[in-house]
Amino acid sequence: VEHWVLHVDLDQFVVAVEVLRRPELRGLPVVVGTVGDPSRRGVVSGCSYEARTFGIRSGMALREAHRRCPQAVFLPPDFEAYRDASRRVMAALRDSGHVVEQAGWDEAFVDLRGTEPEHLARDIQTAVRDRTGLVCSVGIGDTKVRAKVATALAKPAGVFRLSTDNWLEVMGEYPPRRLWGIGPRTAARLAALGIHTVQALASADPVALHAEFGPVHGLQLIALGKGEGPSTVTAEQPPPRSHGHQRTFDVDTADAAALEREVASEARTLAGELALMARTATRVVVVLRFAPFDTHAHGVVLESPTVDADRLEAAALEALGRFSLDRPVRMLGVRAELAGTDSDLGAPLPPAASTP
DNA sequence: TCTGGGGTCCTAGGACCC
DNA sequence: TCTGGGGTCCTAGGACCC
Repeated sequence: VEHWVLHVDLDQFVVAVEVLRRPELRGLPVVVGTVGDPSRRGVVSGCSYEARTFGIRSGMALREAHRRCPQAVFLPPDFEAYRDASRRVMAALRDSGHVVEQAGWDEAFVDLRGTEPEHLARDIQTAVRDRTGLVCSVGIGDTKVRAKVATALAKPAGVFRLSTDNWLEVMGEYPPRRLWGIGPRTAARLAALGIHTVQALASADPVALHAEFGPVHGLQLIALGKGEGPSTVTAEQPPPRSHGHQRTFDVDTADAAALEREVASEARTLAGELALMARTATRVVVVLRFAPFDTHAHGVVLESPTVDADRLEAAALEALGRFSLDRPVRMLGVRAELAGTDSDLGAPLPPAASTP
């Protein structure tokens, strides 16, 4: 039996959800940003194809997007609406009867045993559109990497297949940056080694990559160049390992007392959220981003896993105390690392507090 | 006009132990 | 006075992704 992995990815997800409930936005440049207000600090989290023609891209500073297209419609994100749409999309996928692995709000892998994967891809596109009004693209691959990369070639609204047979033929001349897992830093390091294409990466000298990236990562990169990697689709999602919040200030602050208040209240908020999640924290990490942009973190291990607000607050303040607060701060974050759950089969639980 | 917020995973290097 | 290896655990930070 043939084994295929499908990667389903919604087209322009957040903007599509907005347009769905406000049809008058259709055809307009629409930008959904961290905050809806382009005069504040934030980035573009989604933009319509019309906005793209002005050079607006996901991840771009909101102010820059506004400069490029002042007449665009700027919207704040509506996480409830996206979560709801995401649930309906995933339900439609699961009803296909195949194993579905959610890989984000707007994307999932689908396991397919059988021939003619394009037929299932088209069926999935139709089902998702009928049940949610949203359009998706589908990549087909014999590995997850190939399926994921194929989706980019399928957009918008299409289907594309990548397998051992056509991988190098299709991808060989693209820059390695197009591969899933190669970001700007790795791409630059590869370029410094003279590796500018997927083909060059696939046939790179293992010794050279070992020297630059280490034994494990080096060989992984070559495999990535060949499109090789895992092809297992798993329905169960592992429980989250951490949970937290961060906030970028509109104006940098060097007010230590204000930062302390913020950290304390954030730690208490976290305590409430962890209780709702039925999880306990093992460690509290405070992250500060100093102006202009250097980020540092300090963590404090809790004596025993807890959701107690007083203890989380004390740990967070202790972590904050490790910083020297002598420079303006632009972002503050508090994160809890979580104890394992009973469902973590085989994963050792952290040592329990032994109270004699 | 600088660069969000939610995460995950990997690694370098120090501490400590045998 | 100088100095081996191996192993583990922990922290901070880097890199990446959506």
